[in-house]
Amino acid sequence: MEKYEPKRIEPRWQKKWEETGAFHAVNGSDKPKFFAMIEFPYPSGQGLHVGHPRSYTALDIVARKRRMQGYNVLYPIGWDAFGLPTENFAIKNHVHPAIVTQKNIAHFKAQLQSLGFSFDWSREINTTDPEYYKWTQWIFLQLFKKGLAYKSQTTVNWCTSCKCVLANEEVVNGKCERCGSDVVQREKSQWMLKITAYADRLIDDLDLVDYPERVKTQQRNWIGRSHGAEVDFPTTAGDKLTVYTTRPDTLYGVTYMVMSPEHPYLKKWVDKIENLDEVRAYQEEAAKKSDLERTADNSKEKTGVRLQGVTAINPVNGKEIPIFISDYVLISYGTGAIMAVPAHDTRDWAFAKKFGLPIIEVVKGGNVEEEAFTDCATGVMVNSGILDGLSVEDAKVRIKEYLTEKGIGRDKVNFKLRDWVFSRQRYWGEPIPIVHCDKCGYVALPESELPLRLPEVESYETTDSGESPLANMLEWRNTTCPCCGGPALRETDTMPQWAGSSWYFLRYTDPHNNEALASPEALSYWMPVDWYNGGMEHTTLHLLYSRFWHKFLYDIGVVPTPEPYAKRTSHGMILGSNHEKMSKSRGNVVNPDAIVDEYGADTMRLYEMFIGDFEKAAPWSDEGIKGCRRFVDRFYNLQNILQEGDVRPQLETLLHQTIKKVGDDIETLKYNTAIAAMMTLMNAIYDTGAITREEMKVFTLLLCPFAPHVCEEVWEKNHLGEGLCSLAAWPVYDEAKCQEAMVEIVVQVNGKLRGRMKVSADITKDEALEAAKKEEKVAAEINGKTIVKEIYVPKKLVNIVVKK
RNA sequence: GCGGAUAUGGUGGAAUUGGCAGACACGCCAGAUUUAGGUUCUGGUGGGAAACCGUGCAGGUUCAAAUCCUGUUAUCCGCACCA
Repeated sequence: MEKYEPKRIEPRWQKKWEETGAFHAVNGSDKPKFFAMIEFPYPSGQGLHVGHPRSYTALDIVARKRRMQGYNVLYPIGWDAFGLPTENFAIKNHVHPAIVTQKNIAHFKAQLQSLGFSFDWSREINTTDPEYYKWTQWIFLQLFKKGLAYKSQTTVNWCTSCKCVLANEEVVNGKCERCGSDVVQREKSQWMLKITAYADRLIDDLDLVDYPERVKTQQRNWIGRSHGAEVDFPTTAGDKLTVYTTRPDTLYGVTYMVMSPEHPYLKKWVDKIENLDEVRAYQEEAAKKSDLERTADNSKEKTGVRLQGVTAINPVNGKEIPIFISDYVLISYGTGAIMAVPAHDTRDWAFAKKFGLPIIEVVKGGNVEEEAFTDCATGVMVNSGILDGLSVEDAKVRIKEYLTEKGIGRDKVNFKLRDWVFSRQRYWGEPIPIVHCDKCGYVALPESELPLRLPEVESYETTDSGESPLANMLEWRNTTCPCCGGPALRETDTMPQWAGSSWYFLRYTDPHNNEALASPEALSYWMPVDWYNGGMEHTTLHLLYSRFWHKFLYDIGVVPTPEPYAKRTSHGMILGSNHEKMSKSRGNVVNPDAIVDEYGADTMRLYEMFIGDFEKAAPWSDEGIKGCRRFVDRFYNLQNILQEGDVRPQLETLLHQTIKKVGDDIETLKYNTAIAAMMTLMNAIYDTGAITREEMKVFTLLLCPFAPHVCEEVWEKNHLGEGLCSLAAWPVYDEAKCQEAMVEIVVQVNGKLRGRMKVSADITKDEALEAAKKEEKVAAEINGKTIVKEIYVPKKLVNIVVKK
């Protein structure tokens, strides 16, 4: 038998699979469907990272197993190809981003195909293809028509290097998530998407889906729903200052109020405020600070200025209290003003100590002179008029009733989630299909004019004024108003990269449809995605955005399910061999091409699955991969000891146990132990010196989803079955045959191991104990002592507890 | 500061959910094959001379704890003045 040579075997089978359309999904099949999906990659210039195949192999294994189990499987792939790195490369090298994208995709595609994934390449999609972004634009128009896309003058996060607006989610520690440059606040008119309208459902519908608990928690925390009340405080300026609080029960403990430096009332009160200079100085100071500085100051001392000339009245007890401005109160949350209860809030406590303000205890249980008492579970209300003696929870209910009754407050639910800033001042994104007419305002482009294509431009640089490169394209920009026919200007901002990835799973179901983003039949057959795997880094943003769009499409009757993904899992990162994140600067990057070249795709796939717990980060090991290559070699060499025959009795139990274990482990992402089980089986086979045809057949089928090329080769050469191994039936185990007739039982005395015995699996407790006491070491230990207790765990152990 | 996770041999990691700790690999050691290196094959490999001791650390519950409880330390990730 010739040597195992992956370079000869692998391209041959990849070609055969592609030529026969072996992995093409069928629309309108009467088989049960299974839609497996991985996050489609951004085709970067660097090519594939070894992290990509970890996720792709994992779901490839699931997809391949489902096909073998008789499902009509959709396992698609595409390109999330808009984005900044491509645009920056284009600017630097004076090439069109579309050309760069095309090149990168070709490279990525060749790399992915060399790994033998069972993607349905006939459904490949690309977010930068006008036939695709036509529908991204179409969805935007539907959002616009329903009032969920709107233009708004707001302070936005502005990246000083990208010259571009960022969503809140893209700002990390006051720096741009992509380039790491400083982010400053700027006033700009921006397209916004009203994701906040879906905040409740985005939380509540997490109950409908199978996501890891930590992912659900992350989504909930990001949306940040809190239940509380709004309370109106009359002021000496003659108006009312409204605050939001989650602790209306502590209303009697309010000793001052704090407004954000950006609060609009400060303008209204200019004539009343006596220390205006001081206030203005503080406002300027706060405005100068970037988010990063403001965050860094978080741990430092609180600052603020007391307003002279305006005070507030506590509506529940009529007490006059001072008003401060301080940057620890954010204009973007609640009402931009708070009631301060220093006794029961750590921030208010710190502020009160600094400014020498009174601290009034209204919940008994702590020492408010030492620190704020914030526990809601144990306290009892004091100094609180009508609330005295109540628990915190009861007091919350009672005070809300009281506020409503008196008309001085109301129930209120608040969210941390902000509306989604949707414009980017960039070239390489979907043009926003809106024109602005002086007479008619913002007008939607007629759907018949979609796709609105990106025009060819001279330069992709953003303008110095911070406008999109499209702003200089007057020929493109000048148009007529679809509404009145008068002169109008096109919107020159483009959509963020998140847009194309917010609905791509829908397109896979019907990727060449020109009439709709996908036909209703295709959507109702394939949706939802049955299993979606991706990285933890996308569990807040991408998941949230795509769930939002999907819910919107559900509401307007385009999609049949309220949630896009039935099940979501996450893979861990592959680290460099020094346990650090792979990066060029650390010099620990592993190139997948080199691994395929040296060991073959099957070995690469097996190693990435064997490397450790799928959901945890794992370091790459150049030594470890050799073990997987050895395993493939040894599998191939089984052909040397192949003989005719059925499953032999001495291997039957182990074989059935392995079928069970491999099948179960694939379902729970425990690929490492599935492979270990196959290694164990192989070791046992080699111990017998031979393998029978039937054993070989089962082994090849089990291994096929993991190492498909070598399995096809062995399958064909030895005529183990009809057609492709990849499409043959998945082996079925017999539960009865998984049970061993004889088992080894451990014998303990006082919990310490004293012997082992081989016994029949269905032995009774009495029989087991009797046998145990005959064991030499056991007899010695219990001799002359009183037996206090006897424990028998069937098929596992006997424990005899003795006393002197 | 808050929230989440993790901690097991020289290394990556197993342990059917409270029941033989270290499966399966890597590495290492010894031997065989080979002109040599590599490959391949066989055996060994937590510590300790032994009684025994061993799952970050200190307690506890239990006949029995890597697994449950209390406290504690370290590392990683997420959020970060959200009233």
